[in-house]
Amino acid sequence: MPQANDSYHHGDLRAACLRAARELLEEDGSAGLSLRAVARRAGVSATAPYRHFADRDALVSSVAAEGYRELAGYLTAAHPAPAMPDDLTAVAVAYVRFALDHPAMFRVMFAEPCDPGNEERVEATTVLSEYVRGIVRGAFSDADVDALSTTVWALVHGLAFLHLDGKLDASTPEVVADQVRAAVHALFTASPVVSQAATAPSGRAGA
Amino acid sequence: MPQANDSYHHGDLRAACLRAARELLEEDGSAGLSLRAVARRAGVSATAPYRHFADRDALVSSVAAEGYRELAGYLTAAHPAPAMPDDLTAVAVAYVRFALDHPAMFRVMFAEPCDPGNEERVEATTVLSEYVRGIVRGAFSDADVDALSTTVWALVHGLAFLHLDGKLDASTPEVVADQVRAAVHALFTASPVVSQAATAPSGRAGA
DNA sequence: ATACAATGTGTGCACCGTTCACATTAGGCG
DNA sequence: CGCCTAATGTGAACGGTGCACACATTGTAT
Repeated sequence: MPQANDSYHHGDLRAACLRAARELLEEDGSAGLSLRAVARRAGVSATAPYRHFADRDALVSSVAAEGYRELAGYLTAAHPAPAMPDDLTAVAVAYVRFALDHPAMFRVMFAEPCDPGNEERVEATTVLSEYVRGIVRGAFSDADVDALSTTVWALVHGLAFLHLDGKLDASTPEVVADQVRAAVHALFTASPVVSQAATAPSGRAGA
Repeated sequence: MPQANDSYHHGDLRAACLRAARELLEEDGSAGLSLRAVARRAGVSATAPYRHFADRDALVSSVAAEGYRELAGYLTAAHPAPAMPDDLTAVAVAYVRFALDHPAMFRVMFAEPCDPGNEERVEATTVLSEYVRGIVRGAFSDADVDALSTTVWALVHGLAFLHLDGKLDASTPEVVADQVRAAVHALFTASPVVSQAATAPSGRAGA
C-alpha cells in the first residue's frame, strides 16, 4: 500500500510529484515548474521522479491532464446536465472562470500542441471535446453540431485567453461573466436553429 | 552607421539577435530560443546580447512585438481598408492563417501576459487592438463597438489556438478559411446592426 | 590626442534536465 | 523463515542555460 512515510521508499512519489508540481505552478507560474524543484518539495533526490515520469514533458503532461479533469469538474459543477442554450452559457462562464482561477495551469494545458504521445493527456482532452459536443447536440438538436460546438468552444477559449493576457476588463467576476454571457448569447442568436434561414456562403478572403 | 562586419563591434547586433531568434524559433520552436543560441548564431559571445536586451524576457518580448507587427501586416494585406462585414471576415481568415503559418511565433506572442514593463510589446498589442476596434467601428457604426470587437477577436483568437492545438481540421487552408468564415459570419448575423438575411454556415470540424 | 561612453569578451556561479552506476527495500517463492 | 529479483531512491557527473562581473576594444566628442 502506498503511503508517504520517511523511509527509503517514499510510498507514493508519483502523486507527491504531481501535488508539488501543482503547488509550484500556482506559486511561481510555469517558470518555477522544474523537475528538481518538484523533487525538492517532495523531499526526494533530484533524479527520483524519473522512476515515475519519463522526462519533464511527461510530468507536465500529467499535470495538464489533471487540469483538464479539473476543468471538466468546473463545467459540470456549473450545470450538471445542460440542455438549454442558457445552460450552455453558464458552462461557458465556468470555463472562463477556471482560466482566471488557475491561469498558470490553463496556460500549461494549452501551451504546447497536445502531443499524441501522452495518452493520458490526449484522453483528457478528448473527453472534454466530446463533452462540449454533447452539450451542443442536446441544446441544438438539428444544428450542425460540429461547426457550432467548434465555434462556441473557440469563442469561449478566446475570451479566456484574452482575459489571461489582461486585454479585457476582468475587474470583477461579474463583469467577466456578463461579458461571456453576452458573447455566447450573441452567437446563439445567430444559430441557424434559432433563426431558420439558409443562404449561400460568402465570398472569398484574399491572400 | 550600423553594419554587420567582422570587426570587434558587430555593427547591428540588436537586429542580428532578433533575426537569429526568429530563425531559431521557426527551426526548433520556442524551446530552442535561448540567449546563448542566439549569440552563437549571431557569431558573438554569449553575453554580448545583454548590451541590447536586459534579459531573455526582453529579447522574447521584442520578438513578440515583431510578431504583432507582422500579424498586422497579414491583416492589412487581407484587406487594406475594411469597411463591410465581409471585409472583416477576410481579415479574420488572415488572422488564423498567420497563426498557422507561424505557430511558434504566435505562441510566443501570447505565451505570457503582456507585461506592462516592455513598452514595445505593449504598444504593438495596443495598435493591434485599436485596429480591430477601428474595423468594427467602421463596419458596424452604431453597434456596441467594444463588446462586438472583443467578441470577434475572441472568436478568431480561439479558432487560431484550437487549430494550433490540432483540435480542428486544418488539412487544407481552404477548409480552415471556410471554418473561420462560417464562424465569424454566424456571429455577425446576430449583430442587431446587420440588416442582411441570416446565412447558414456550412463549415465542418474534424476530430 | 585624449577621455569617455558604447559595445563585445571571458570567467564564474547557480540552476536545470538527464544519464549512469549504485544502494535500499518490498514482495514473491522456496 | 531466508533468499532473490524487481522496483524504487541516491549520488555523482555531463552539457546546457541565464546572468553578473571584471576586463578588453572601439567609436566619438572634445
